Amino acid sequence: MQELYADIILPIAVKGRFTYSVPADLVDFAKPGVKALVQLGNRKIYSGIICRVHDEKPDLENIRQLIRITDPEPVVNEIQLKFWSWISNYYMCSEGEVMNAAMPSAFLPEGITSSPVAERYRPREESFLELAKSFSDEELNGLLDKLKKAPAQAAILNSYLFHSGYTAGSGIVPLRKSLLLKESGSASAIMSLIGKGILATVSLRVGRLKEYPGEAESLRELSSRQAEVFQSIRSLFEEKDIVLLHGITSSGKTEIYIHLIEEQLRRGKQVLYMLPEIALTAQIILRLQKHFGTVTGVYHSRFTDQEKVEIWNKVADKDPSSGYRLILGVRSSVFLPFSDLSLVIVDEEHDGSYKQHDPAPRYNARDSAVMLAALHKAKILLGSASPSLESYSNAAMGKYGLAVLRERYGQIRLPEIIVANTREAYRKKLMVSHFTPELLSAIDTALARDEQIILFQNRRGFSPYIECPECGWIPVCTQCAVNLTYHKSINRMVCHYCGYSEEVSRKCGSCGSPGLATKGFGTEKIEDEIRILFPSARIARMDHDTTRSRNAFTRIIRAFEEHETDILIGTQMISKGLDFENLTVVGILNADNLLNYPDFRAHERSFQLLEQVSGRAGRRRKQGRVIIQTSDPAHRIIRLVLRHDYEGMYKMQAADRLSFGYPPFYRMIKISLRHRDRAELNRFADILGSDLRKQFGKGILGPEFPVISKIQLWYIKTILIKISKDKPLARVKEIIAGSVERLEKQKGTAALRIAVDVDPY
DNA sequence: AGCACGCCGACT
DNA sequence: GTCGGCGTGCTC
Repeated sequence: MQELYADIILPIAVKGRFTYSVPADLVDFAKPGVKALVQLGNRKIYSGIICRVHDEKPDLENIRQLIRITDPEPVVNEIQLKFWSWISNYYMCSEGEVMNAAMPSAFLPEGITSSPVAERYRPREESFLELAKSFSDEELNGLLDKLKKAPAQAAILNSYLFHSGYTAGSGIVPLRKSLLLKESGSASAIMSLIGKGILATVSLRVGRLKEYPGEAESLRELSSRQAEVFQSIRSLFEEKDIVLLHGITSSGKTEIYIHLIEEQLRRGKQVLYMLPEIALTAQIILRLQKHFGTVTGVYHSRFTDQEKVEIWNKVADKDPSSGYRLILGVRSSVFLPFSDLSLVIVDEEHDGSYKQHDPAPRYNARDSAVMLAALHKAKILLGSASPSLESYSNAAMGKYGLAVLRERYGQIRLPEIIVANTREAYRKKLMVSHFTPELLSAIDTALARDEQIILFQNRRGFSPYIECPECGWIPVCTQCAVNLTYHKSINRMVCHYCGYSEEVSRKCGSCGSPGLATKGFGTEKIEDEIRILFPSARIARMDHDTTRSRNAFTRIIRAFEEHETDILIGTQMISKGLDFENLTVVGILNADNLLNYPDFRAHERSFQLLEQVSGRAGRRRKQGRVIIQTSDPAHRIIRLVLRHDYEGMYKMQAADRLSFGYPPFYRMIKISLRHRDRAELNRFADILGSDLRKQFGKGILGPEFPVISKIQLWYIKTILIKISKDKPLARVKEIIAGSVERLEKQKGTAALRIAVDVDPY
């Protein structure tokens, strides 16, 4: 008989697959997607996933045999395997790295000889109580009679009978022990009942996932404009697999999504609805769960690993009464084991958090979802109020269908945008700390009307740095090339890149003079000042520091929704998709640091952010107000935001990108090199730079130090490769991989870390 | 990733 | 003399 071989993906960062021979007794079980134990090297035993079974003998001396197949059923389906392989090719990483990102770690194949690794998945078990045997009504009355002297026991028995519906003829039903305990108290009474042979304990498997208890709410009717767009999306889908929905904020995109989802679920298909971050999910989850009930699953990084495994299983479960048909998830949800996907929706498609920066796979979940949809022969809808230039240009070129929703839903009016000139206000001495008169009066008015306010400042902490007024000395991180941010609440200076913190310096570290000054401002300082300026207002802050715990997000958002807070101060995370009934004023404290950010996407991002933040203001009949504080009111981006002129922004940016050779017209690949030794880093970076220059000529930028040139004692240099879109991408990547490999072969490169980032964001 | 092998300095 | 430091290369 022909010898069979299995290619295995191992959970390690090594390129390529390893091929093992399949022993005769495992031939029936070796199929793609199953977990198998193999030996790699002299002592290490790994569990990996079989991705291909074939009869091509590899050209190697010794080929080991598979040791064992641990799960006879595939844990990963064939579409997933194809998807992993695509990601690893496109984003230039190993399939093992993709596997690591794709599977919850409690589920991941593990090296069994390695020391304690992530906890394995275990179903949760809970104690239940049930009647020890069937009792007739008379027997039960007798029992209750006897228990007259033991009221605690009687109470428990009664509450069991009540909740189980036993007397109504339901038969013996197990009930949670915790429920009976909570209701009638005593654990010892329960023990007595068990001792008397009346109750018995059973241990049952329970799910960790919350189910939405309510019943499905019926669909809301679409407005005529929404219905038009809904129809236009459907007809675009007849010709194109990808459609971009450009719908301004509050135009009711979600309602259209709901109708599209509904249609697919009715056909018995699966739908993936992606959103950028969890801050967003709380409100949308609730809304979608109201429509779709228990078939709806949620996936994001704040679930425990054990919960993630249960979600994974429910996505794989094809039974519509127990499995998930609709998944609301963040970036990593593209990796769930869909089997019957017919529609993917990527909401806020322009959002940068779809891109994973570190570690590999450095994938963009929006672009990967396009591939995922193609593999499933599914349709994909990208939605945004201000689409990425990438997607919009694809639509402009006819690659994607384009649907546009220009009106806000109902009677909601676009907010009034006020640009407050900070430079002038400083000159005229009208600034009150960091607030212009325009912003202060808007806050005042809103508070007087019992309306709510959001203040946006893109920096956390109290002040971004501290400076000696005498000599200009600034405390910096010991491990990174970064100023330390002063955090007043913990009274320490913190590095935002590595987390290092130290006590606040009392005097200058260079000239010794006392009285260091705090410079610039972050959310903490704004909170402080607002408390002084508006002492009776109820204030909350939402940023990285206040949302560490699992439920902090939800708590802060709920408090604001229920109007337990008047003013919410926050970073980026408050800009995303949250809807608040009573919010009428949005203040952007400093648009300058958005506009002047050193990145070719800074202007696009500023526009998106300003549009998005503005979209939060004004619901229903109240017109909202947005106050943008800037020292440069004539800035072209500010002028475009004033007119909500997305097309204008697109044209202007597209022209810039085209002439400077940036995406979406050119492709970008970023290589970053890290080394503990600055000189060595320079040396190797130059070698790689000139090697690449030989192949790509002018398309190479750098090597140069990025804005943050050292993180955690590692010096960083980056090389940017800009490639014309008509060059064959596969060939380009081969050349890059070749250059990197050649460099890695050189002496001394073991201490050099190289990361390739395709389509950096 | 992890492990063996090999080449250099500092110890019973 | 050997022990062990890390840098290098290989694993089906």
